[in-house]
Amino acid sequence: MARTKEFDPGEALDKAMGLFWRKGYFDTSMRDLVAETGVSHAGLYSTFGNKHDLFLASLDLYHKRVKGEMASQLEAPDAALPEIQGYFEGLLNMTKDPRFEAGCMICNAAIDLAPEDPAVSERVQSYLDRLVKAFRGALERAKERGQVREGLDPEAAADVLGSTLVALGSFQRAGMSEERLEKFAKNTLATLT
Amino acid sequence: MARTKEFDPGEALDKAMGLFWRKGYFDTSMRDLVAETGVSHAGLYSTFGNKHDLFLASLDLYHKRVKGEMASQLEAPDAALPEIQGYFEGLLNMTKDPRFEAGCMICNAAIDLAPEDPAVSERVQSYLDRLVKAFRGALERAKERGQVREGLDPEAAADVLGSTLVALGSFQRAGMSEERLEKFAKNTLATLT
DNA sequence: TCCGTATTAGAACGATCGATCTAGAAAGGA
DNA sequence: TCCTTTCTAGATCGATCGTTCTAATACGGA
Repeated sequence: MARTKEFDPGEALDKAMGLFWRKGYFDTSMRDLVAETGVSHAGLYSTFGNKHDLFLASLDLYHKRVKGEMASQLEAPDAALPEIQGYFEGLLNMTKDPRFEAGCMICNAAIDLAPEDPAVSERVQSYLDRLVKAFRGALERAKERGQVREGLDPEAAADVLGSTLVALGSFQRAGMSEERLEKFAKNTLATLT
Repeated sequence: MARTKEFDPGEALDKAMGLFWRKGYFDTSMRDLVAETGVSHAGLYSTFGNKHDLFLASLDLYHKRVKGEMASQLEAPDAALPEIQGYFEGLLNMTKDPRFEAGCMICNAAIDLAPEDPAVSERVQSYLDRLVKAFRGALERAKERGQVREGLDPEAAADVLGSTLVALGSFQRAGMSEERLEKFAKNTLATLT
């Protein structure tokens, strides 16, 4: 055969994801990505296609690595109120990670690209559906176990939790203080009990 | 004196706002704005400064004209549950206006620009504060009048309504169906009673 | 009527965009 | 060792970016 790649595509994609996350699609140039990943133009194009393909790959990586792990605990067969509280606690802990100053990459992509990009639009909605479904399941179990107030409608409350999630991403990106973010999350959870 | 302006700055700003709203800051070029407004480069620069200034003016116009009117009914001294319901109904009616396929311009700006632009960050947070405060006031009156459930905490519920507002903007921009948007709003309001 | 000023459309500026291409370097197989 | 192949860095492509400048134009005041 021939010369072997000098860079690890996984590492490069990880760095590209970080840049797209921070700066958004339109404000990130291929030259920025070359500088951030340390990979040449040719390397990026031959491995990932074009800028748009690279963005979609970054978005999928974000979903899988950053959000997928957290969602899976919510989807556990006996998840209930503690798992919901744990989810939001985990979310707020991530706030302290400087990467998350950029908010939620999927929510950002919804604003940036979804209106003119069906591939992104579909991803955003399926991500939300997944979470709302998980919230609803956990809320139904929580209600059975008497962990939430009697009149609570699990379907309605699941939508509220989903909305809060998306809103928190926007708030964080807009520079809202850690204390206010925590209050938002706490107040949302408080409406369950 | 000399030659008079051929364009109306107010109309031009209105059209510029529409374009920034739809396409965001980075994906809107000055040439796009010239084409959309029908005003020359020189006209835009001499009247509004530069691209960034024009964006801020557009954002302020959006706040005043599109959101300000709706918020004022919520801020009426005796606003209560009906006004809250009316606010969300009005929001969903706007959904039918094609302009609003672009979501909420302030929420879009929060994602696009706020991380690196204190002027935008400040506007976003003050807009949210104003609405949350109005929600809280209306909820307190609604509770006095027995329009909401007994255990409801007005402060917590106001945060939930604020979050929902921001989330609905993202959802709409991401292409969510009208029916699903309505359900989100309806489910959020349902948690109040 | 003619001058002076502010306006206009659009050319032009240097910089940067996404994408491609070139030349040389490096690695595996004969 | 040398050839083939695939990698690398970086030049280059035409297009477009935000902004400024140029020339022609249109209006108000003398």
